[in-house]
Amino acid sequence: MGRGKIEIKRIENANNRNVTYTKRRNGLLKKAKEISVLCDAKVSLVIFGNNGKMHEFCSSSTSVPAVLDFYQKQAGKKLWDAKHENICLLTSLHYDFTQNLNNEIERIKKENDNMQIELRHLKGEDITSLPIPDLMRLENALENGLDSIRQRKANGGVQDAQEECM
Amino acid sequence: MGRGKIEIKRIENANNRNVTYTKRRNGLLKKAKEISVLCDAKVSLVIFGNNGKMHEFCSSSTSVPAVLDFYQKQAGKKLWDAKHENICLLTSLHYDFTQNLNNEIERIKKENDNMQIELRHLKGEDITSLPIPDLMRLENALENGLDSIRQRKANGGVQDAQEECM
DNA sequence: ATTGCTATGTATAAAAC
DNA sequence: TGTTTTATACATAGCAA
Repeated sequence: MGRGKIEIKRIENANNRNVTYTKRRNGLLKKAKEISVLCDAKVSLVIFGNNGKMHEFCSSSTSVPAVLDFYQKQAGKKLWDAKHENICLLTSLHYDFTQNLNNEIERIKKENDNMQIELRHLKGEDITSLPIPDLMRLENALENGLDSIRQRKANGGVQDAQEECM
Repeated sequence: MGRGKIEIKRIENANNRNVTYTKRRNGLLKKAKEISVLCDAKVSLVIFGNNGKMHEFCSSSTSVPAVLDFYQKQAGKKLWDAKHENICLLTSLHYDFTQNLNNEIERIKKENDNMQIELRHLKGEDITSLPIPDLMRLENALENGLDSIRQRKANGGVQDAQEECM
């Protein structure tokens, strides 16, 4: 879409990600409203962005349950109000457990971002602000890589030929 | 849209309404997935059409209440009618939810692995089994990277010297 | 950070099958 | 009833301010 096609994967740049989020969120909410009106459908849509703010749409004949508002206000401290005390403990345990998973996701995502940056650097992108020592480290790594590749190219052909003879 | 512009109001013809519903529902679900991946947003989307069938999308790591909300609607009754029911539902929800998180972790890890492999290749590691075309692609990337780095080193030094004078 | 622009890619209304 | 096609409207990515 727009000026260029994009791959559907997490947008690395936080600013771009936020701009895209705002635009697409508006688009999604609009479409949700449209289908509910056009087709008389019941739709419930809830979106949380990175900033933690929530946006929602709910077609007129349904109601967003109070539990969602409660969740938003409490930000995960207590998941249920007094009416649902009987299952409070269970859900707290549930929350703690999933929090662990969420932490792992965060950790891996950070690793992920770091690798993306390193990859870009090796490809000569985003290097304008790098200090000289880093540039020299990169140059070195690239030279070594190039040497290895060329060596492999040189006797790789021979090896492949041998394999074909067998 | 399409062959003609339409007004956003209930489509009177039931057949057209259903056709439009199916198309737009698919579009909406797709967009919901896209924003959740692109912008790392948490999205919960539930749609009921006239036929009474339900469709849903829920991003990985979305909020528990949003998921509960979804199940509440699907069951067509309050979650908390009976204690026994609550626990049964929550248990299965817990499973679904953590499964969701685990899936996301898997997805990111896979991305991660791919990047690690590419990084190693660029550094000349693990290249023994690579076919010639891949080697040439790597060689090319490395040469380009090296050019960029060297260019940057050349006028980066000048720039740094200027900065030191200030 | 937000807003507006606009070229381009997508979604989809209507038709045709 | 569903699927495919096509012309058109819409959404939006990349910029610029």
